[in-house]
Amino acid sequence: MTSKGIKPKIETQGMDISVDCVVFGFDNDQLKVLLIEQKQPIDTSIKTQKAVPGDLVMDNESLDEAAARILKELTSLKGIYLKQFFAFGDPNRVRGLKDQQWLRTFRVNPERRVLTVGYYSLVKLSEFKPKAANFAGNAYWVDVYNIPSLAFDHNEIVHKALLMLRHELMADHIGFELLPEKFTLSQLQKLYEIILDKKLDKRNFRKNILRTETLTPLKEKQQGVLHKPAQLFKRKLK
Amino acid sequence: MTSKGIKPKIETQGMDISVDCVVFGFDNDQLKVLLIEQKQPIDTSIKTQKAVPGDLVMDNESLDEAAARILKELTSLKGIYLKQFFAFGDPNRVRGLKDQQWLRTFRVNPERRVLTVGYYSLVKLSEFKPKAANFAGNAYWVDVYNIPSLAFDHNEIVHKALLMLRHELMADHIGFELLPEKFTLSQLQKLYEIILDKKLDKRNFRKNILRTETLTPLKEKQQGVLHKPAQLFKRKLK
DNA sequence: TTTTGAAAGTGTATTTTTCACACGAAGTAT
DNA sequence: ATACTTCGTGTGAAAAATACACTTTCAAAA
Repeated sequence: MTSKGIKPKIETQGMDISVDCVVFGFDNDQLKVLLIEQKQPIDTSIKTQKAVPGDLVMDNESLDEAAARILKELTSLKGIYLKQFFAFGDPNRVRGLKDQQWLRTFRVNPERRVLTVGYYSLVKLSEFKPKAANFAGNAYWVDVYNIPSLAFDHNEIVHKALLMLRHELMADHIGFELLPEKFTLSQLQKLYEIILDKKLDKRNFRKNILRTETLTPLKEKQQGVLHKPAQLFKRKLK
Repeated sequence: MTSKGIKPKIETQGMDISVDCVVFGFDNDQLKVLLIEQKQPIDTSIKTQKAVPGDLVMDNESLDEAAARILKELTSLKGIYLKQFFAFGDPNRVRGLKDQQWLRTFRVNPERRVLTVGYYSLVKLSEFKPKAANFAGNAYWVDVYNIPSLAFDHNEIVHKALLMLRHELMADHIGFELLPEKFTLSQLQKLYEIILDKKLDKRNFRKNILRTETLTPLKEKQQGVLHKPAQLFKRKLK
């Protein structure tokens, strides 16, 4: 096996690149992921599939731009927290029978290999305006700990997104991205507990989170609760 | 701007996917990165460029497989530490004039957009067998803190690889991947100091690294040094 | 054989961080 | 007034991080 010979130019057939967004939301009780449902085909005996929202990257678009576009089409929200976390490139990741059926309904080249770059995003459910994107039927939230069987390799993508979110939550304290602008420490703690899937001690949590200096205490208190109202905080800017 | 209408199927022109490998090596003194040099074109007035080794992902190949193949072509080594760290998707990342000149010498579709997935790998310089891969001219090592100007977006890729390597070194203690099979704690400490770019205390370093239980002490000692020979260690298996 | 040079190897005291743990205060509803 | 619910807080113990200096071991040279 010598390598002295001149290598011929190898032609690859070209691939599609897509971006898939694992959109996380928090409803004070569960960490949710936004799924879209395949539009019901004319042949109504075909069982529709579910997936994470995603789309092809357009020819002049960067990956970050594609992710932002997908998110905006779906949620009408701009300026949302978005982070690339992994590229999924198995050559057969869209080769399932039902995956192909679905792709044929909206892709010009459904048989083409597609590499997808995974992003996750954190949205405030309170600001969320549901909207069916034109690449999908309905969109809806499901508990991240009860994800149904998804199309393509999307179960793996969601799982990896959750692992990366956990890391980043610990390292960079980005939890407030999932909460309303003003929130209490108890809300924040519950968010951490659900994302990390473990109980935390209240006093230690407060000490730790305040030491990071990522929060600004407000003069306001919680309103309309039937118990002692808690102090509100917001994220510290810069 | 309504979205009620049916979206036409959008055709993207398809992209090439490449994998670029930032190969790190350690020579007891510097952390090095392996670069390849563009083969000198017939027009010898053209100044050749340097880059990180990389190649297109073949049609039936996963990303991990492509990275392993590139590395094997270049180093003849198998079973090397390899880790995906980021996807670089700027639509104009190969649009420089000299980048295009280079691509035309070995790509069938040099004008095609190419997304690259960055991997970094850790090799033991002691086992390294230099070998010009057929996608490049010579390969050589340069100090990671003195990288020359590279083709494409490869300076950015190397920089990001170094940041990721630092993180992983702290978190997972993978330093021994860069050292010979048997090594001393002083060698390991120096490696950490160079990667992290800061001085460490000898006693504290030893306490910490031994507490991680990633190393096995050997009964052997260093040979052929003109001072007290140090105890040798190897990575703990499992 | 003694001396010299060079890196190896080792312990302790201080500070900081982590962890475990319980109760009175403040508000609402009845 | 009482009951209910969540808020908000401190301390002691254990573990981890940090700062810091001297003796030992070997080979080479004198």
